[in-house]
Amino acid sequence: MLELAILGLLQESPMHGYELRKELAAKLGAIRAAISYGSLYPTLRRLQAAGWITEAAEAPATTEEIPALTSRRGRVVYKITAEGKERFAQLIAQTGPETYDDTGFGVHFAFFARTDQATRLRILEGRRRKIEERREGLRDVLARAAERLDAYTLELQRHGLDACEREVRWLEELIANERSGRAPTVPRTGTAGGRREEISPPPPGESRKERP
Amino acid sequence: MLELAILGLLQESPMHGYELRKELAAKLGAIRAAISYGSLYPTLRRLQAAGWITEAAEAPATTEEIPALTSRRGRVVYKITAEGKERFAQLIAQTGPETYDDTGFGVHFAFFARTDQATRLRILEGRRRKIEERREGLRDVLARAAERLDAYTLELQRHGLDACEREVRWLEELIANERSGRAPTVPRTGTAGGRREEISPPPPGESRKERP
DNA sequence: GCCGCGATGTATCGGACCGATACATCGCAC
DNA sequence: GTGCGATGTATCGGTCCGATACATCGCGGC
Repeated sequence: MLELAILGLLQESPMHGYELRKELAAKLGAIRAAISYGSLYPTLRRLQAAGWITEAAEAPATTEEIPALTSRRGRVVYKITAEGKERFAQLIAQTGPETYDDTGFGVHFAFFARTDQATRLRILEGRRRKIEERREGLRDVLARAAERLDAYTLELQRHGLDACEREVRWLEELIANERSGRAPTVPRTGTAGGRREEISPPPPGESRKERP
Repeated sequence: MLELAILGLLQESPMHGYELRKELAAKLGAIRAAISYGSLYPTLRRLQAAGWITEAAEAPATTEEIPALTSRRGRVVYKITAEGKERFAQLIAQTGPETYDDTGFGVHFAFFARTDQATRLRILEGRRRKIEERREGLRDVLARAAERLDAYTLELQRHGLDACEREVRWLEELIANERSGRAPTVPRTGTAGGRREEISPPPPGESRKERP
């Protein structure tokens, strides 16, 4: 998942680790807190070893040639390679079971602008199916095992069931939009969600387009 | 987290691994899918080594004394020890940052029936604070960085923001109930949540009570 | 002038947890 | 009588987290 997220972000522009973490937090803030450095740096090295990304030397040190003396490590900027772009396209299109869990779905969804419509639809429907299954599980427990559970546990299940039903409705809307070619906007009914302005309707150009 | 969940479940009755996994899935179904055996069995051994749980030999093999021959492994039933109960009480009462993330909060909440009211209140308020912070982060991104993000990413943020606002309201209700000594029941307004019957009002007896 | 301090930045280590896999037993349907 | 799904225990490699360490930079206060 981290690999996919990094490749996706670096496709937008070259970045160093710290920046990557911040951008990731902004893009996936709805899904997960923030990526840990303990995962980030090893993954960057792995991606570099595989040839998906390369170091882009920053500020070529004009006249300075002083080698040692606190060694001046400085920041390391990474950029994606052509192979990395292929890898990203492959990762984004191939769907396994992990594509539909909370994190996996979130990451895939965050890069839907670089995903073709057929894949988007497949992922949305897979996610819906998974949430429906979770919902049925919760309903079963609530209907069949309610007397075995205490009031707090029951309240937890009800809240979870609520969230499932809500997400299924959200996914239904997105799927309907997807099929009719509209922009991915779901009407807001409650108090939520700040400004309500127009979103540029045409979904961005179908994925496989080299950036000029 | 797993340690806490196991100790909590075994407090209700002795169980073997497979059963533990199923009960865990039922109790925490709203939070997480199902615990993996790759975590469960090593943790059981760790708890046993620490003396929090012991093996309770099942069916003492009436007359059979045949030792080898497929060795008859059979199921291993675990029960909690007195030290284990102390450990559980300590774990449930001590709150760190991990108490307020999704999984940690879910596990703590699932055992609220064995938690004293002061701790319950502390945990609910800590969770609320954490969700409020996440909510503010999402609002910031939506208000300040909206033009940098594509329509799909924005929709993801809005859905996340919605979920945050909803959870804060849920927590508010629970906190209010907690303060007034009512049962942990939040009124359901929408289509959600099956039957709506009375819940036995008195919260279960304050945690430290030996099962007869 | 200089000192602390928070933001920026790279990096490692131990531990928690997952997913795949293996293997054995039991009941029952065909 | 045989296959097959549920029950049951167990290990292994890999991913990711949280704590920690350390170095640089800019800025405000004294």
